[in-house]
Amino acid sequence: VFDAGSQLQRSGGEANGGAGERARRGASFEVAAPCEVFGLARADWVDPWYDFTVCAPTNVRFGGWFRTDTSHGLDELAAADIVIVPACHHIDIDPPADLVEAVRAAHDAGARVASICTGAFVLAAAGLLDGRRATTHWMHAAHLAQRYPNVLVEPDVLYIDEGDILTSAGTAAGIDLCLHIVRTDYGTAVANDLARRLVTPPHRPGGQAQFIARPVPDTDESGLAELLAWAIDRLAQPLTVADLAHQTNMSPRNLGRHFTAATGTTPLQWLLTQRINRAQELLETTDHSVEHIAERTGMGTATSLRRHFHRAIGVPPDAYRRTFHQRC
DNA sequence: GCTAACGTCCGCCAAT
DNA sequence: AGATTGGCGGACGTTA
Repeated sequence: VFDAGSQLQRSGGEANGGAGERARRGASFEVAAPCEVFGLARADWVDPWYDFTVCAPTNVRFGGWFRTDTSHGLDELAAADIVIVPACHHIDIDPPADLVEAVRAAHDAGARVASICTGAFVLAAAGLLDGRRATTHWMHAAHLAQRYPNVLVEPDVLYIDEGDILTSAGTAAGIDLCLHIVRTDYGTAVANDLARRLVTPPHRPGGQAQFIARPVPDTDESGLAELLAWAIDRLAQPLTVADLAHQTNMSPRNLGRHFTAATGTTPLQWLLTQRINRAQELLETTDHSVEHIAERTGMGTATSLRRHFHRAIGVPPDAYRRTFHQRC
């Protein structure tokens, strides 16, 4: 978070391993996300909730705008159940040894260890990611893989849960990871309700691949935007890749290439995402049966809708409706 | 949950 | 010479 990294922990807190005290910009969001999810008092709602502390080695400036003011030091990490390392500047050099050691000690003591954004570099330095799947901000994924060759870096996802080790992509993906942890600990209903309070999606489909490529080409030389609009108008119909290709006068193979370059996903996956979005809308705002919604969204059968919906959103359509119908 | 048929995706390579 | 395209095949995903 600061110059070199920091941790937040449950029943411990946040610590930032500032190597020195040079103010840097950025990373304030990565600290704020766990604070919002784990740190706010929610005893009126879920009890017991997390016992949350921010730990930092010293009084460190971070984000260029804030200064930590905590009496909790890195030594407290060893007592934590969960340690969260928000982010880490200076990924070209080794993170501070005391920070790395504190994180490793916490893991050895049985804590779950999670990272947001470049916090993965601290976990990697501690050897916690060796032989494991991990992710980080897509801009730094290649660097992480190169610097720590034993880490199986996956640049396309929002977060990865390896049980006792969790890593997430850049900045806002930290929210997704924190919600995932809540989902693991307290169940989908609590996680969804919390997401509503934070006014964020309970589960974001598509991974971070969609943010790597430009969402819509600046110059739409291949007419992709037009095609997407055309397809959205016809979602209820059983569109195939061949149909889309024909619409753009491209071969299916070539459309696939342009499509991924422009949107970050494949044609079918994009169609599925659009259909599920519409299904969500219909579940929230109508009383139509799942069968009927499956037809209206082009998902075909209710079985098909239930399968894709559950996988993408994290809950079955019926449960989703119970949680979100008519409630704003 | 299983299977069989069909569709999609992607590396490869030749043609443009 | 280099970039783009389209076809092919096999692995994988989806549907019924």
